[in-house]
Order: sequence, then structure tokens, then C-alpha cells
Amino acid sequence: MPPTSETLTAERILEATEEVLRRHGPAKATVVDVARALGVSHGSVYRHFRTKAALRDAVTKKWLDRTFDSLSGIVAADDLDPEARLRAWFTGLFAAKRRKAGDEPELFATFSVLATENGEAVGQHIADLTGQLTRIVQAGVDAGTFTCADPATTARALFHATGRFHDPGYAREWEQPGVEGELEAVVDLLVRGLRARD
Amino acid sequence: MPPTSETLTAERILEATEEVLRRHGPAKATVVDVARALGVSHGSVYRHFRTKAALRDAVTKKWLDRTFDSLSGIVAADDLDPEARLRAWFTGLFAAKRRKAGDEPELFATFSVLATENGEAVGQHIADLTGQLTRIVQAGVDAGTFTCADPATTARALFHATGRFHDPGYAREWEQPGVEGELEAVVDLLVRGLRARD
DNA sequence: CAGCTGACAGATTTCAATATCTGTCATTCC
DNA sequence: GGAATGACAGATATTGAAATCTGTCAGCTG
Repeated sequence: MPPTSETLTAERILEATEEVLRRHGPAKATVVDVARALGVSHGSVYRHFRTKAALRDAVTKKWLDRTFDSLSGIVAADDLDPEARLRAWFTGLFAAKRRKAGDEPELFATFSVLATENGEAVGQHIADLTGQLTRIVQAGVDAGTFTCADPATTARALFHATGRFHDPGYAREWEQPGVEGELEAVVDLLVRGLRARD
Repeated sequence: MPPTSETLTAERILEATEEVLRRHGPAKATVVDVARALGVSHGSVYRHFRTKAALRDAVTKKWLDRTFDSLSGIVAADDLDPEARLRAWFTGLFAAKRRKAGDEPELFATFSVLATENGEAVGQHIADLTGQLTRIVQAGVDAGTFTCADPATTARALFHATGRFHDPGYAREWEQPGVEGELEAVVDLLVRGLRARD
């Protein structure tokens, strides 16, 4: 069963939209382009997505979820102590973001404009990520290696403090030579701040 | 001696430029406007500043230096222990940036575009600020309340970790209700990370 | 009749002609 | 003679008309 001339589903529209965005970038991609790529009229696309923004949001959500999923293994890694998990998580997040910025610049640009507009998908993504962080912090508290008043608040603080290494606004600086060391310096400080005393 | 019809100095040009920027904003301010405000031809302005970018840089530098100066009192405050100095410094920097963003939106916008372009003045400003941070961290190490491998590296990490609260790209979020608390949560973590054990 | 179409109004974008600006420099003015 | 001027070339910004796009919907189609 070839995907062409199959019934039009939200999923097929998302795939086509991602392809169009990848080719044209967020500024030039139109829903007419998407419809053309699918061989349907643009009115049909509006049957599945209320607005262009909703479509862009849905594509971005799928794309961001892939990053989220790739980190979930670290959160659940019982063979690593919480501190190692935390370090691996930050390193993994940074690597994932940097890779996306480099390999899929057009989709990354889409994500960036959505981020500056506080799009729904990005808000959810941030909530997802801080949720993962909360679980790691909680694990550390349970194990007695971390101390903190409220894991969720601490998770947000950790996320804010490392913004330079995952916020799309800083993407340009991720290619500079010393960045890995800068991330490590920040994470070192934060981990020390989390550790329980004696 | 009224400032008008006095000889044309770099200082007078800077004042006029700041005024023009304040009124028109960075996008619409031209060196012709500056010259008109001074009652001279624009060629004369070029005698004192090689390019428009140099002029904009100089105005921004003056403006940023005022923030720097307002913080120097905290760095030298011997009545405060290093930890209190660090907290006061971050609070002060955040308050200063937020006030500028709110009270002088046009000049702040000038600063923002310069920041994204890695302008000379901004680079110097960051170096100045991390220099102040280094002095505070060093004071803490000397007093035995802080531990760290290298104060300058740690100062940079502290600066990066608090970017959300001084980087102009985040200015929009500085008006949201919970920000003060978010800054405090981050600084709490960082200060804990700096503290010497037992 | 559920899903798709294509014509449509209003909003947005493109494009090219026009106007303004930047930076230089030969000349003028005190 | 050192400082200021203003005309100038090339770069950049503005503008308004034309083209395209978004989102809707009455009607077609299988």
C-alpha cells in the first residue's frame, strides 16, 4: 500500500508538512505548498488542522517529542547514580539540541520562532523536560545524595540555569570551541549545589 | 557657557545621539538626524566617529558603563560577607537590567541588537561584569567561605547560569509575576554550589 | 452524506521604483 | 591650517501596487 492516494489523515499531512518545512523553511512554507505536496486542495488540510499555526505547532510537537523520548532512557537508567544521570541528561539535551540546529536548520528555525512566540508545543516541551529533571532530582533526594526543598522548583531552577545550552536563542554559540567546557562548569556548580552535606 | 554653539566634541555628539536614539529607536535613528539635532552637517559627525556602528557602540558603552558603575559599590562592600555580596550583586544586576528595559525601551533595543551582533561594547560589558563576579568569588575563597578551582572560570559559569535574568533576549519574561522567585531559586543553587564544605 | 473542491474576501507578502542614508572628499570658511 | 561643509556614489530603506496566502463555505462527487 503506497502512501500516495491513500485517505488523507492528520498523520500524512504532518509528514508532508515536515518535508515542506525542511525544504522551504518556516518563512516560506505555505499550506498551499503542503496541499500541493499531497495532491489535494488546501481546503482539505483545513479539515484536519484549524489554522496554519495549529499545523506548525503539531509538527513541532512531534519533532520535540523525539528529543524528549531520546532522553527518557537516561531518566530511567538505574545503573547510574542520580548525579551521573543528571550530568548525562544535560549533556544529552545539549547534544540533541545542537545536532538538530546543525542538521535540520529549517525545522530548528520553525522551533525557534515558536519558542519566541511562546507556542503551545514549546510550553509542553519545557514542561516535559522539567518533568524529567524533577524525576532525577527526586531520585537523588530519595537516595540521600541530593538535598532540596522542592524537587519541582529545583528542576525549574536547573533548567533555567542551563538555558544557554538548550534555548534556541543561543544556537549560534553552540558551535564555538569552548562550549562543552562552559556547560560542564555550570553543571559542576549546580551538582555541587544539589549534593547533601556530609 | 551654554552647550549650544560650543565646539563640536565627541561628548556632545554622544549626548545628541543618545537623545535621538531615545526618541526614534535604533531602527529609525540616522546620523543625519544626529547632525540635525546638533545643527551641523553629517560630515562633521564622521570626523569624530569613523562609522555609524562606532557611534552606536560608543553610546551603548556609556550606557552599559552606568550599570557597571552602579554595581561596583556591591563588589567593594566590606560590611557584607561574600555570599551576601554575591546575592546582592545578582539582584542588583537584574533590577538594573529590568529597569532599563522598562524605562528606556529604545536604548535597550539598541543594546539588544548590539548584543545579538556581538558588538564590541557588549563584549567589554560582559568582561567587566564577569570581572566583578571574579572579585566577589575571590573574596569568598580568601575568606574560606567559598571553594572553587578557578575564580575566573567559576565567575563565567555563574554569569552563564543567570543569563535568563540579564540577557536582553529574555527581557519579555522579566515582567512576569514569578521571576524574582526564579532568580532566587537559581542563585540559591549556585551559592550552595560555591560554599566550602564543613 | 462524509469528504473534498475551488472560488472568494481580507490579510499578508513580494517586488520594483523611489527616496533616504552612509561614508568620502574636494572645496570653503574662519 | 584645522574644522566644517555639501555634493556625490553606492548601499539601504520606504512605499504602494500587484501577487499570493489564509481561512471560509456553498456546492460537487463518489
